[in-house]
Amino acid sequence: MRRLSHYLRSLEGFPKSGGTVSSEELAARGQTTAAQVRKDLSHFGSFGKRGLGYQVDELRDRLRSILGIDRCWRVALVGAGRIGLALFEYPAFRSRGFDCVAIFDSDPKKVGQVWGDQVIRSPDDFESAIAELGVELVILALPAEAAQEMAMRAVDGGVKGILNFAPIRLNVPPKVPVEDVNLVMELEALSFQITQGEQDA
Amino acid sequence: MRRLSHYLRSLEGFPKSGGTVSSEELAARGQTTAAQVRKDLSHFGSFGKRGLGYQVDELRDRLRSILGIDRCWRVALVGAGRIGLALFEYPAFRSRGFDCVAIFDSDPKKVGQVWGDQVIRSPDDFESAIAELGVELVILALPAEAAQEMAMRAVDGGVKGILNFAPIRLNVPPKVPVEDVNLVMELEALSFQITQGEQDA
DNA sequence: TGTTGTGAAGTATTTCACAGCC
DNA sequence: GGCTGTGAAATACTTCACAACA
Repeated sequence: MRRLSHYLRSLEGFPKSGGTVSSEELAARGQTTAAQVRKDLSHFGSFGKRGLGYQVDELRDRLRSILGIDRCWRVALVGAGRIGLALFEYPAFRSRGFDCVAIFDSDPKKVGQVWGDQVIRSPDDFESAIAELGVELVILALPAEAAQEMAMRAVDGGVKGILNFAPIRLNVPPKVPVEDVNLVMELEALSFQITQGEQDA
Repeated sequence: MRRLSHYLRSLEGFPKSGGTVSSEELAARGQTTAAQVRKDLSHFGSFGKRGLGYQVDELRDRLRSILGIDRCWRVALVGAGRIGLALFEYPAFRSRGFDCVAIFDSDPKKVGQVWGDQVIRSPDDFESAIAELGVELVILALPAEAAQEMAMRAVDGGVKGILNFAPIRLNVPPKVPVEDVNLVMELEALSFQITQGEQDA
């Protein structure tokens, strides 16, 4: 659920740690309604106090646990291009428990280069490498042509989820969730909203 | 509507330009159902032929027009960091009619640097610069702290939509649509799905 | 015949509203 | 008194199923 992330985010910027927060307050920060917040949270157990609200500390812990980020995830980056670099250097990833334990790129000129604490690997032994390293999440930041093959190989290597930046729909077994980030589609969504808005007016 | 982008994407990889395509075929490529495709399309007029399907060329033109990408959009990039660079060099943007006409960065060391056909500008005269250049879309690829201010200034400069990579909810007038790309949230969504899936099993 | 366009039926999601508890 | 948890009502979205028609 996307909104749970938002609630957690609001909590982080919350002044009174140790204090209490109401569904009303969470709704205001999360761009939704108080009833929605309560429904969302009650679905995972009732950890609010009637008349008081939610204990900030407990709620944060609960949300982390629900989202599965009360632990570290071992992540492999596949594709060491511009987008890969931007992601690798994005500080929020590591700080939130997403630990990049390997980088792969098929370009022989890139293999062997050092990024931070990582040496870029060849994808030759991709499946066994990620299995050995205990990689659970794979970030695909490579051209559309290569994405499907690497997705399947990642699944073969035992990966549990895929964050896909390549502009194609990946075909993987349903037990492996895929999140797509398609930059062109985001711009098209904007363009659509602007265009429709102008037509209504 | 996100699905419209998908339909257009399927069409681009379609063998028989000049031919015809059925809702069934579009559904298969778009990860949805034939009925859904027909509902989506019929909402914007009925341009299919019963017994035949949709004319590929016409459908593509219609989708482009509905999405508002049957023209060029003038885009400004705000923030010339890793993410900004990755976006700027992303070939799909320009090829799909999103034309970067200015880059801004508040770092004096970056101002004056040349990226492709662009010189990085100081954001001092941001509002007037984007107004003069006719910028319609702004891509915010900068730290969360600076994002809100630049968003407001973009609105003051007459921008029509914002693509936001900063991990905060922007507060802008409702007439200006915002699309958020939050990389951490995408990973959290994955983590959530994996965690919930394991609990169900 | 084959496939669209679309009311009607079916699901899912959101909001309401209030009993229950602190 | 104040705020949560939650059935019930309302709304939105998806699927069904079939008449209309190239």
